[in-house]
This record gives sequence, C-alpha cells and structure tokens, in this order.
Amino acid sequence: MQIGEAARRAGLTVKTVRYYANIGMVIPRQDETSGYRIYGEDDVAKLQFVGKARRFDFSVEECRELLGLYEDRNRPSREVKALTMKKVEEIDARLVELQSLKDQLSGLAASCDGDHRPDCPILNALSGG
Amino acid sequence: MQIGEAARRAGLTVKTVRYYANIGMVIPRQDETSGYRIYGEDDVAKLQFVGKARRFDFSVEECRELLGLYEDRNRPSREVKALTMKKVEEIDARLVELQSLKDQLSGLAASCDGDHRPDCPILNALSGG
DNA sequence: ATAGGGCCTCCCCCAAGAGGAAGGTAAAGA
DNA sequence: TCTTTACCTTCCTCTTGGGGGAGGCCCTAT
Repeated sequence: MQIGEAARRAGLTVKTVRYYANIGMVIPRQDETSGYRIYGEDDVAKLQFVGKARRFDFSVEECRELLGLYEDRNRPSREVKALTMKKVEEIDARLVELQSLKDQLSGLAASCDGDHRPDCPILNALSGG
Repeated sequence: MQIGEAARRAGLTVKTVRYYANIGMVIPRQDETSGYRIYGEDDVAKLQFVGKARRFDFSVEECRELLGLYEDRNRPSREVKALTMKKVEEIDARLVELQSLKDQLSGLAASCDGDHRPDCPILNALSGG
C-alpha cells in the first residue's frame, strides 16, 4: 500500500510516517518507477507500535530501542521492563513537579481578588526576591 | 552592571539573558564605545520576575504578557488572575494525562516478569491493535 | 607586551514533526 | 486523448527556549 493508507491505518500523519522513514525507524520498500514508498503489513504493525509508544511518552530514540527489542525474537523481556520502569519514574518525577507548581499557582490565584484594582498578590510574589 | 552579574543575580545564564534582550523581553541600555549591554536594578528585577514565571511553567510569550501587566501600574489584577487560572487549568489537564499514562505503564510493568524469556506483556500491549 | 577573562555578534544545533511550494504520477471520467 | 483529481516526491522554513562554539573586541594585571 502507499504511504497514505499506511498512515491512516497506523493513526499517524503522512508527514510523521515519512519522517520515520527518513530517520530510519520504519523503512518501507521503494517503487522503482514512481519512487513511491510501498508499505507492507509488517510495516504497518511497526508504525502502530511506534505510534502507541509515542503516545506513552517514549521519545523517538526510546521507540527505536523498543522497536529493536520488539523485532528481536530472542530479546530478554528484562530490558523492556527496565525501560518501562525508567519511563514510569520519569513520569512520576514530572507529576510531583507539576503538582507543586499547581499548588503554588492556585494558592496565589486564591489570594488575589481579581478585581480592577492594581494591587495583585500574584505579581507581588513573582517580583519578590 | 554587565550582563554576567545581571545573569548571576537573576539566577539565569548569560545566554538566556542575551536571548531575552534579543526577543525584546528585557532590553538593557547599551554602552556606546564597548557595545556592552548595561543592566540596571530595574532590569535585574524584571529578569528575576521572568525567571520565576518561567519556573512556574509560563511560556516566554506569557511571561511577556505578565511583564507588561507587571510594568503597568494601572493594570487590573483581574487580568493577572485570569492568566494564572488558565495556567492552573493547563497544568491540571497535563496532570490527569500523565497520571493515566503512569497507571497504564506501571500496570504493564507489573504484569511483566522481567526475566529472560522473550514473552513480554509490554511489547504485546504495544503491538496489539 | 602579553595573557586572561568577560563580552560581542553570528551561525548551527536539539525534538518531532507541521506547513507549504514546486513538480512528478496514476487512475477515472468526458 | 485530455483533463481533473488525488496522491506522491523532495526541499525549505518554522516552531520552543535557548546551548555550543568560532572569531574577534575590551579591559586589567603582570
């Protein structure tokens, strides 16, 4: 199939699929005469795999790594689990950080009248040393 | 003072401070002969303000907006509060999204033995349609 | 006189594609 | 056969928020 259908079936844009081909992540067959990229079922499966991993917040490089493990029928599942646990920890750290940000900001917002007067605790907090 | 000291006092890098000057966020005075940027106390205050707002996850454009409100002695605090509330909502949405990601990923990791066998629930989940 | 550190501008680099221009190709309809 | 339409190609620029480094001034100390 052509890139358009492959992209549709993987839930990705054509741009993204072409990008993955350019960076060597999912490389399709090439039609000699037209120069078009030709995708097979296995390529679509890989694209779906990568798409899902991206949605799971894995970077493109991590996706490449996961894809390598996925294609290697003899890979130890240990490596996959380790990568996943590491990603969970990263997400956790980001959660803590964001929660703290939210607490501080909503505290500021609550202390601000939000009226027409120019006195504003939010700006005061931001400008304070 | 020169850019180095201003950056140090604002807790920013020289690169960042120069960048803020380039994009017109905090514009210092210019020394005629040397061409060096000369920062005053007010500039340092602005840099600190922006640095803190950035740490609160405001984008550079939002910082520019906040800085405008900060410098306008007659601004209504309503606008500042609205911006802050909007940012809190954004952070909240991101929190929900990340939490869902974490739940799914840690669920997968928990279901994976992590031993040497190639059967891996994580990869299975990623490859499933 | 020279070495050093700080400063300057200018340019390329990162992630992960998005958007669009200019042009080739294939299939369907008139 | 010709045209339209849809699809494809490469190439270029843009995004965020700066980082890294080259090559060249400025100023002070030795």
